[in-house]
Amino acid sequence: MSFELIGRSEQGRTGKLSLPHGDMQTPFFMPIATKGAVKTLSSFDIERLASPIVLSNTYHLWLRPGLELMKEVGGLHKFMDWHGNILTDSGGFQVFSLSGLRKLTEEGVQFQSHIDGAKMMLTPELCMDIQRAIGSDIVMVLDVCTELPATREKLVNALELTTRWAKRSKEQFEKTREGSVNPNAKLFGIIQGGTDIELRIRSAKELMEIGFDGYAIGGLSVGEPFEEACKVLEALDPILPKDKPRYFMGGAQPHEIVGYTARGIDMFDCVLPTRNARHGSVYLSKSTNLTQCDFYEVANIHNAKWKTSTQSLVAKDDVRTPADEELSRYTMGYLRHLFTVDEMLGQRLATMMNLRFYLRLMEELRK
RNA sequence: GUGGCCAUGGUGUAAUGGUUAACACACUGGGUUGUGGUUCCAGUAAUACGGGUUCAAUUCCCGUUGGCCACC
Repeated sequence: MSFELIGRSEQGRTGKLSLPHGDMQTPFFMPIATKGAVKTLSSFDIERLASPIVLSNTYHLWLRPGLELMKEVGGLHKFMDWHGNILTDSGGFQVFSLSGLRKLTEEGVQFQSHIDGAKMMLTPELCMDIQRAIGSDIVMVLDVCTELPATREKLVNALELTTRWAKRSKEQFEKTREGSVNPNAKLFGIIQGGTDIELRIRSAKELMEIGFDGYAIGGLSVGEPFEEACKVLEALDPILPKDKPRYFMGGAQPHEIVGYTARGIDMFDCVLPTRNARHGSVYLSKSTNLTQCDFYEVANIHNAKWKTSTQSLVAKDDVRTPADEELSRYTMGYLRHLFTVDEMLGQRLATMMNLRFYLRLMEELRK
């Protein structure tokens, strides 16, 4: 059994997910390392933040450094010297976010590379091959993410194609197990259906019939209201198998994570902590009482009010990890200065700060 | 000392004898949800001073002050 459900409370589910590069306590958050690095940080930094997993991206790694190089270096763990787990997003989201450059067919997705414009075809099978070469611990099927709002017809087409691709993905995943760098990797299916409850349930059931190690909810966090996403999760909660992890893709803000966890989600990823950090928005904890909607604030470090602040990036009496220790040595005033004069250290410290905030939030939710 | 050139937001530059004087940077505030991006959006802020010509001057003229250059 790779996933063990330990408890379920109003706060959510707690459990343990066993993966090839270490056991994961759930619920957890995955820092995003799209192109093989969490922007501004080293693998060593992630270790010091005590994150046991990062998320990388099949589509981006396929374009650069490419499938052949990935095989030659023996996978992404070795390449980036990362000893923890890796989940790779399939590229399904890029189908959606790079919609100007794509063409969907039964066979797969025809992309035009955003780098050199070359036409490339990503199929469910190739997607598995690439993720096998990367050596991912959690492999995601290639799915079709729909823009919201969408017509029912569009949602149905995306859902049905996602199911057919999921089936092909699983077959290819099993076929490529032997001889791969990470034969014990897990494969997750991705539920689509937009905000249509009936379609969501149908999608979940079709995927469960194929059988996956975990189930992801895709196609949310694309602009729909928080309440709509909650309704989808509430409908899926009783349907999904209790003994498989559930992954909410692409979200969310801290208070939303609390809400989604309460609705049975075990895994999250989001660009917000890392992207916001690079743009000067940092998360500050205000309370450990997560039932309060304002248990945190997002500070804009550019604001003049931080100019003379001597507040530590992490409170000295709240140091738990080596990253905390580093962060506790600097002040908000210094961080603002680094952003004002455009010193790269500012982005790095802010990134560590925000990831630390998200990781601590998850720790609270596991209590 | 003589002659020449110049003076526009915090900084560097536009423009014009006729409504709300433009742009960039800086400054101030906001955005970012399975990451093409040190990014996107918005806001505050100026015609050196005094006089003259004119219906109307930031623009033309004179003076003052300040700066730059050349010559003695």
